[in-house]
Amino acid sequence: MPLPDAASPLYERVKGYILGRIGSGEWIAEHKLPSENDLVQQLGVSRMTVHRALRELTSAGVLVRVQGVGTFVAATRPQSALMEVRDIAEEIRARGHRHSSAVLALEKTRPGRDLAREFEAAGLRTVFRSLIVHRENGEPVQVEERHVNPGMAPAYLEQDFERTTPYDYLQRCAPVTEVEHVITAVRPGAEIGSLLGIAPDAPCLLLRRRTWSGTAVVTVNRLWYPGERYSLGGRYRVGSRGPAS
Amino acid sequence: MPLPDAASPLYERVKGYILGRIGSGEWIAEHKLPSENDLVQQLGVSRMTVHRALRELTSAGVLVRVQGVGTFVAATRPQSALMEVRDIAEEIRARGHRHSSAVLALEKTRPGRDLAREFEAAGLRTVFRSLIVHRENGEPVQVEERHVNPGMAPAYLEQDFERTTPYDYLQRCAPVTEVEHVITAVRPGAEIGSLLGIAPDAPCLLLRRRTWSGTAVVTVNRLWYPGERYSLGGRYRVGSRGPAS
DNA sequence: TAGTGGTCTAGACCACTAG
DNA sequence: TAGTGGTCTAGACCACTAT
Repeated sequence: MPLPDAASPLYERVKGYILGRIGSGEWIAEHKLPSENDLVQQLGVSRMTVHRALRELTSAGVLVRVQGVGTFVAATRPQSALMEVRDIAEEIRARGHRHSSAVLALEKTRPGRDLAREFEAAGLRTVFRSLIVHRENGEPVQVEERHVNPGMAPAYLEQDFERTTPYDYLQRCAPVTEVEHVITAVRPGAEIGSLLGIAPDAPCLLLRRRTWSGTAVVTVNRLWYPGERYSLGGRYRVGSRGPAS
Repeated sequence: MPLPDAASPLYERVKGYILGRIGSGEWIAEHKLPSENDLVQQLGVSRMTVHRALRELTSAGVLVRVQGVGTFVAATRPQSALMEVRDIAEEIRARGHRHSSAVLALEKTRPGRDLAREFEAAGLRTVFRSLIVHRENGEPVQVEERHVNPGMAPAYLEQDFERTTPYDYLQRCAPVTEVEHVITAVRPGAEIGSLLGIAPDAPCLLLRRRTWSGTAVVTVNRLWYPGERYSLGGRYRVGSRGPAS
């Protein structure tokens, strides 16, 4: 049976099957996939289901489809430095500076409906929450509020996050395979402002980040940066999308 | 006949129908759409087709769906793709909204030393400069100050940037091969603030972007976004592959 | 319980591409 | 002409939400 039994929708399992072949190196860039009808036979699902899986992987840039010809594994694109998830402690040390942090909260809590939706898990009962201030040479540069899926990181609350970092621990339990970032400019308000040592109405970068490991959301985070002391950036090559002839 | 006859697929026409209602203001944020079955009746198409249209608009952020409750127009906070250089006019139209712009300056000027350094061309004598405000449904969402290397885009000053966009013209003369982004949060100050219709001390995203075509710097830009009305973001697969979804 | 969206199937017709 | 992907339908069952 090629498709593992799981509670996820069939088309997601078909996607997983294909991503697995690609991830294992069995299907490399330019490889021609079996036709929809072949996959229908091999996987024992309907053509609409196969088609949906292939369509979604195509719009995600994983596959390239050409009518009348076939479906192919897309050529890879370069990855941007800006969107990388890096350990802030490492980043600071890489600048030759001293990193320190203070753990202000580390607890179990109940997610509201919005948070449960962000975790893509409506029935989620509890989440872990941490609130940490990171300092560079003693100066606050980031307030990090994390919500963590307890199923993915059961020992989260037992960690000492003044010695290690959430990034470090989570990367061991549930390596990140996908990231979503949304950046806005906000006023930090009194609470976050005082943690960052800036005025409550000073401009402030708010980075919302969700990370996935496989198909499960591992963390939902909010990171505040003092706007005038910090910036996010990167330089990268623009890749050509689509079929590499 | 609610769906105009067209050569595009039915589900695209259903999407167009819905985007039209939203664009015209008939359905505003939070508005509850007719149920799938109602739309099946009204539009005379099958439920799978309606469902596909609604699903794609949901993944595009236009709609929000809650199982057992209904489908709603999303409270859109316009969002730009962070790592891709996209035409803002196209981005806005893709959300089913109306794009308009005002050209406040379009001129030849002498670069200062810093600007010449950013162009990586110390001897640069003149640069083109444009200052444009972009609006989404009449509301300012971006102030775009561009400096353009005249050697790469000689007819820049003759373009009508209320009909086309700098992106569009430049992409034809000098396709972007490399990009650098730096994002900070700032106070816009009186001038930019008034162009964006926000207070001079309201939080504001400043995106500095340089683009290359081959080894030459084509543009050095500063883009201001009203922090509370706009965000930058994206979702990416980690590793060797490009953006997800 | 009734109504919503989420998924899945079997079968159909079409447009496109290659040999 | 045979094979591919693109679309569309009618009907079904399910999970979830509100009342």
